[in-house]
Amino acid sequence: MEEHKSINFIEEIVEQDLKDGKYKSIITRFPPEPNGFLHIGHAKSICFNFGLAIKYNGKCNLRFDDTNPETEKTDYVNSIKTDIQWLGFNWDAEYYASDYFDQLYNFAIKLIEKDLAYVDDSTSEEIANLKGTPTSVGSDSPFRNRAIAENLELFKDMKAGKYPDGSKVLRAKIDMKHHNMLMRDPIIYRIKHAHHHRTENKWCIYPMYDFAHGQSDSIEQITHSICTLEFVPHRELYDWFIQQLDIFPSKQYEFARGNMSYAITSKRNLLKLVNEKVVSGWDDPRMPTISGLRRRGFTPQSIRLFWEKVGIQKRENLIDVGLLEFCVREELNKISLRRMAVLDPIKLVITNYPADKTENLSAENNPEDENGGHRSLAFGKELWIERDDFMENPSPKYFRLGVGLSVRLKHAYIITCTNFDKDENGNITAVYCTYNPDTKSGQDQTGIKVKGTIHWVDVKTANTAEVHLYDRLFTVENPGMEEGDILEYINNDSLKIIKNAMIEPSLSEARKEDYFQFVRMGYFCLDTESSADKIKFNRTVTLKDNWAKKK
RNA sequence: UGGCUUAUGGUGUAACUGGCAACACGUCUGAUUUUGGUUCAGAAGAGUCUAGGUUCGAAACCUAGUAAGCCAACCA
Repeated sequence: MEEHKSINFIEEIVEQDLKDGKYKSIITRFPPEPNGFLHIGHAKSICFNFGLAIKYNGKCNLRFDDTNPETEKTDYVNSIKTDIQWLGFNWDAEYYASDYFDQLYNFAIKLIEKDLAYVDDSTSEEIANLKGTPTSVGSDSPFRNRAIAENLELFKDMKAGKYPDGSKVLRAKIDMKHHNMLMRDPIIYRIKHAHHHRTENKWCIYPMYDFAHGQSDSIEQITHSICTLEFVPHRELYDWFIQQLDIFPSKQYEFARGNMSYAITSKRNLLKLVNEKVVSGWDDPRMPTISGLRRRGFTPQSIRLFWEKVGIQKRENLIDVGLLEFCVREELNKISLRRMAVLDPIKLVITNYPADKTENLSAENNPEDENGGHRSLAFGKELWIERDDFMENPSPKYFRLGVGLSVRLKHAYIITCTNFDKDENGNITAVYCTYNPDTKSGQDQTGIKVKGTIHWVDVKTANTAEVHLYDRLFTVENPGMEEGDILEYINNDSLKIIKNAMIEPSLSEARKEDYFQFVRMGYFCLDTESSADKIKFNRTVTLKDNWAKKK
């Protein structure tokens, strides 16, 4: 029996449309409003829209939905383009809803001429009051039956700038008693004497979303206009405009947005985190923004894999952030350069090693990559090791150092702990050991087996670096659903700064585009603010740690 | 006194459109390992929101409920 590939409901529609010859090829689009930064949720839409075009050999446009001049900026346009490209996608055409303002205006005229739109002088409160509620019908505006000629005249005067903001609107004439509130004579044009990031001061009237989005789709001959579930009620209006205007019949399909645990994606709350200085900015590595994830060290591939695994569906969801972490570990395990860094150092002294001796050891860059090559590591009498790798009173399951216990120093020798120093506060200040010269890595013939291997950095050649350890930003799984202020659920330990981590010398030459695994500690990358005299690393994610779970 | 959408292990999705629930993450064993990582072998965990019905057979179809989300911005 032939293997049945599982496709989602939208792909089913696409395949059917293609099979029926409804379209020769498909065109999708990603339609961000340039009023903020893209986040992990947008990535789902990006992956899906661009992915569909790739899979079915169609096209995908980038279209900025810039119909509200008061909130939109060219800066956002640029950040959005950067993020999409970083994710690995290329758009076929770059468009702006504002490119269509003239056509949209003419569409509005056409509607007025068909007596399907009218100018309303009511205030926004009056309009809201007459609109009714979801459970009760609305009623007609006193301006609803203006003559076509008068509407035409007034609308032209609106465009000419004869009226102040908010004094008049153009509304579609549909049905004030419609069960769908969006069909109750929706506003399609409003007056805003505002500077637009692209059309500058050409216009003082701007179309609303519902009068711009579908028509823009139609102008671009978008075959499958894919959006999130909250637009389901808009579909009826979307179709109505296209039908009344008799233009290319783009079709809207909706899927559920993806929510991730311990994260928020509402623009309002994201902005709040930035404004309240809970985070350092939109690209703070704890932010679920694309720029934040990038700075944190997530790879584009891992984000694409994540959304591929999640799939497309129509039900509410809360995806475990652990899945994203799994995806990034999976890729980083294959591509990252292994390096050694000691985050919480204590000194280890090898008592039987000559004080003036230095050896250069060979260390593989990546055991998962045969062609990964090797680097040279200096080794000497005094080393930095992790404080956690020594215990004064080790438990039987502890496979690291304690008096009488042996471990291998990664890429070097097997050592046995002999004693240690402690200060008056009970803190360990130094650990002493002896090494076995016959156990050198790669040429060990002794057959001695040890339970643990620990990482280290040579004291004489080590450099220091600042390392940022990140944890989830929120203390609750679904912060967006909690009552009250989002700030009440901030995890105060989401950032731990280590000022003086000891790093092996080769890490001083790290480049911004490198991905590292600090052996046994996790995946790291250089921070965007890192400089030659102040090296800064970000921890992307820890390694899986069975020992931590057992403890 | 409404409309629309949805409901499958802890989480996210499948089930070739009616043939007895599969995959991934997570969890738990064990093996391997110079990373308590990786890899490998295996296990537990849902009987598909509820109640009826159609059918030889229902997660799927029908009916009635229940629950959740969305809809009353001159936002998108």
